[in-house]
Formats: sequence, structure tokens, C-alpha cells
Amino acid sequence: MRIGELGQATGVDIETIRYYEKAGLLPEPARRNNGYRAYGASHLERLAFIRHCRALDISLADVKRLLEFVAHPEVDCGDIDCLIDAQLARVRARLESMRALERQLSALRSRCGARHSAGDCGILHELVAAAHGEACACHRGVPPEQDKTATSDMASAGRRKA
Amino acid sequence: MRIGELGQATGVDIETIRYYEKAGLLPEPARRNNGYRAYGASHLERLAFIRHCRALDISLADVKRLLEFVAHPEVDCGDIDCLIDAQLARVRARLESMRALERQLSALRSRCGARHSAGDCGILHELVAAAHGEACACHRGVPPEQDKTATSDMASAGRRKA
DNA sequence: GCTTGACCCTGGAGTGACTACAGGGTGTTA
DNA sequence: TAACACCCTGTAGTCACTCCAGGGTCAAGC
Repeated sequence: MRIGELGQATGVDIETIRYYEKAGLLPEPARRNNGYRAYGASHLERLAFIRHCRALDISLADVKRLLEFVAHPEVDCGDIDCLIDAQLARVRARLESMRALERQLSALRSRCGARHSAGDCGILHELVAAAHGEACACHRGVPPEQDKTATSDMASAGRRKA
Repeated sequence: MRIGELGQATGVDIETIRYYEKAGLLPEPARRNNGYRAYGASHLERLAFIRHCRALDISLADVKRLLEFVAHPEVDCGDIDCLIDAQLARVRARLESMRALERQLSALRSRCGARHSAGDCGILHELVAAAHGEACACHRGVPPEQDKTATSDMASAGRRKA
């Protein structure tokens, strides 16, 4: 099948397919007389494998390693476990920071209800206050990293009126 | 203060500071006779503002917009709300997919306990099965996107023994 | 005066995983 | 013959940095 058909069958953009080939994840397919790439079932499968791994957010470098395990099933699989464990640890760490982020943004969002000028906007106030190292709604409880005192146009920005 | 001092004070890498300047987020500072950048309190504050926004995962483009609100407090703040709302929506969507990802990886991880050859590895089996469109532990319940049947070396990879 | 070492400068390249585009060729249908 | 969908290669752009080469500046110590 042609590249467009492979893309259709797998839901993968043809640019991405060519990218995988260049990156060494998909083997170079045979070519037709007109130079078009000619894919077979094995390409389709391999591409599906890659996409499934990517859906699990596994990096292309790690997908490459997994493909080597597929090609060499006699190898000890301890490294596969490590790879998945590391991936799981990464995902869990990111999950934690995303949760914190969600809390912070929610808190920030609650600072501003009705429409008014930016000078009176609680969100902007909070962000500017955070720049001063003051406790902000979004990072409340988290010790501020800054301890500087400074006066500038930003310090008064939130106070000026239109 | 010099760039190194500003970096120290804010915990920001000096390369990143120069990057922000080139990207138009930090105004170009004055220069000493020797060409060194000379920063003041306003720069420190602005940099802290940027970093706080980045900690909330707000893109540099959006930080730029927020900085314009800081400079023009007379403007209606509706756009700030939209910006934060959009950010919150992005974060929540990502959070959801991260949660699903965590579940999927956990399920996948539980497929392989003791050490053995890759050919017997449940993780690899699952990943290959997923490439065939079979229901996999990681995406169980989720209808498979692929419906192709294919035979290749990948199909038998998980079955061969060392 | 000389060396050492910390600090600063610019400009450019690299990261990951694509995505977009320019400028061309091929194949089918009307 | 033209229109149009599809394919090719090669290059550049995205985001937010990060790293590096190759140089200049400055204070302290010998």
C-alpha cells in the first residue's frame, strides 16, 4: 500500500510516517517504479506498535529499544521492566505536578469574577504580588523563592486606574 | 547588577535570561562600559513575574500578553480571564490524559513480574498484541483503533523462545 | 607584569517529536 | 488537455530552553 493508505489505516499523518522512517523506527519500504513507497503488513503492524507506545508517552528512543526486544526475544527482559518502571515514575511525577498546577490555576481563577479593568483584576494582582515574593493565592503555603523588595512600574501597575 | 547576580537572585539560568531578552519578554538592560548587562530592580521583578507564570505553565506568548496588561491596567480584563480559563482547560485536559496514562502503564507493568526472556515478557506481549488491535491490558475497555489482521515477524516475536 | 579563574559577551547549533511548506513529479478522471 | 489528488525530496519552523565555541573583562595572588 502507498503511504497515504498506511496513514489512513493507522490514523498517522504521512509526514509523521516519513519522519519515523528517517528516525530509523520504520524500516525503509520497497519502492514502486514511480518512486512511491510500497508498504506491507509488517510496516502497518510496526507503525501500530510505535503509535501504541507513543500513546503511552514512551519516547521514540525507548520505542526503538522495545523494537529491539521484539526483534530479539531471547534477551533478558529485565530492561523492559526498567524502561516501563522509569516511564511510570515519570508519568506519576508529572501527574503530581499537574495536580498542583490545577489547584494553583483554580485558586488564581477564583480571584477574578466580573468584568472590569485590568488594573482591578485580582488575577493580575496575584501574579504581580507573586513577583514581589508575597504569598499568592496560587502558591499559598509554598514558601516564596524571592525575598527581594523593589519598587518599579510593575509594583504600581495593579494599582493605577483607567 | 550583572546577569549572574540576577540569575542568582531569581534562580534563573543566565542563558534563559538572555533568551527572554531575545524573545522580547525582558527589556534590553543598560550596559556597562565593558559591555556587561546592567540590571535594575524592575528587571528582577519582571523576571520573577515571568517565572511565576512559567511555573503555572503559561506559555511565553501568553506571559507576553499578561505583561501588556500589567503595562496597560486601564484595559478590560476579560481577556485575562479567558487566558487563565484556557490555561486551566488545557491543564485539566492534560491531567485527565495523564491519569489514564498512569492507569495504562500500571496495568502494563503488572504483566511482568519475575525476570525471564523478552520472548516471555508479558509487557512485550501486550504491546505487540496492541499492535494487532487486540484488547490490551493498558487500553482495556478502550475500543482498539486498528482492525487489521497481519502476519509478520512481529506477530511471532513474542512467541519464539530463546 | 603575569597567571589563574570567575565572570561576561556573541552567534549558532541542538533537543523531541513532529508539522509545514516549496517546488517538483505521477496517476486518474473528465 | 486540464484539473485534481496523491506522491517525492529537502528544508525550515515550532516551543522553551540548553549547550558550546571562541573570544573579552576583571580582581586576586605571586
